[in-house]
Amino acid sequence: MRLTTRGRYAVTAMLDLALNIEKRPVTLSEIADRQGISQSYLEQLFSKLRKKGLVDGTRGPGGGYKLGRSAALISVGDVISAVNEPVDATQCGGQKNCRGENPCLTHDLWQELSLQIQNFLSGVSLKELMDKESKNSGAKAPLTSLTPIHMQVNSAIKTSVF
Amino acid sequence: MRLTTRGRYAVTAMLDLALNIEKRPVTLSEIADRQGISQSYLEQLFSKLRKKGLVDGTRGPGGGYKLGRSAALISVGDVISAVNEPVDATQCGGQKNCRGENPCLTHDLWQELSLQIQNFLSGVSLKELMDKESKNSGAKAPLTSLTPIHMQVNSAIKTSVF
DNA sequence: CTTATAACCAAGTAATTTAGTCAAGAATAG
DNA sequence: CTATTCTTGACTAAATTACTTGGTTATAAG
Repeated sequence: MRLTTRGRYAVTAMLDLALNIEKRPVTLSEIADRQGISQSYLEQLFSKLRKKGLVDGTRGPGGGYKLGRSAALISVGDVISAVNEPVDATQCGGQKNCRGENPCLTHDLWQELSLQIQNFLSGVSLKELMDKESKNSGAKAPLTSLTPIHMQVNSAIKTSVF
Repeated sequence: MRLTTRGRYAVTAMLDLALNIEKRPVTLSEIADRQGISQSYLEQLFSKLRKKGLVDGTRGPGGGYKLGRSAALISVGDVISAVNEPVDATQCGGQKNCRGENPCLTHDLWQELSLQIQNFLSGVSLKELMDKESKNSGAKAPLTSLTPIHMQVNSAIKTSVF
């Protein structure tokens, strides 16, 4: 799991898409304008999102993108891991042949933690974020915390490959 | 909150430090050897960790590093945010003057989510990871999940600045 | 059928971040 | 004094990120 501005862009774009879809698909130029992201950069991100089934694209006039499935079934973790290459960064490549007294000791621990982060992000759906927004729309109330995270998520959400 | 291999190196090194300290401080060359990380790179990381009070360094023979406070009071989030610059990546710099119909709408949502991730990582202490390891040491049992995460953390841990 | 629209695709480039080297300095135990 | 180890700074190579350019395909609308 990697968490950079790239994932932020992807989540932002997906949220914009989910929030602005009415009947017609949403075009990338709309999202680019609203969110201030380069359209061609969005094209690259959406190429990856499409290959993971998170969005569906239709070409031609009136075309654009729509969500590949219900916003409730798309997790933030799905989006972020879709646009990032998986990280390795161990000197042994997960083969536990690191020399020394403590082979891969902390590596295992990090991998475990990484999995926890992944699970956490799989527990937050786009829909939750959308609902959060509609509650605060218009009102100037400060953003409070999200609803308590349930670690046991719908198994349908857990389809994201690490 | 940023999550890259850099944070992984930092957490790995901090875990190695916490696990290998007996009486004497742990030297960077030890950590570098055990974990296969360049010593000079570790020096850079530990410079930042030291400035945040997460480690204490003592020079000279017999010197090295020790934890700045109890492992139970050092969260993974502390370590990761210590070695990374904070992310912004909004075109308005958080000033909500983005043009268009939905100014900074999704930005707020991301910021909220980012805070949730930060809180989550602040809920996992180095000590928890160490205990996890000592349970599995020797045994070849597969690593199972960490103990359920309590979102309400010790307030002492929440000192990390975002 | 033509045309405008918009997804799709690939190559290249500038900026940033990451990971590492190198060289020096300062504190300190022995 | 001397070896050790932290501490600091400058510099470099590689990787990633963000963006540009220039196309091609599919398709709705005229």
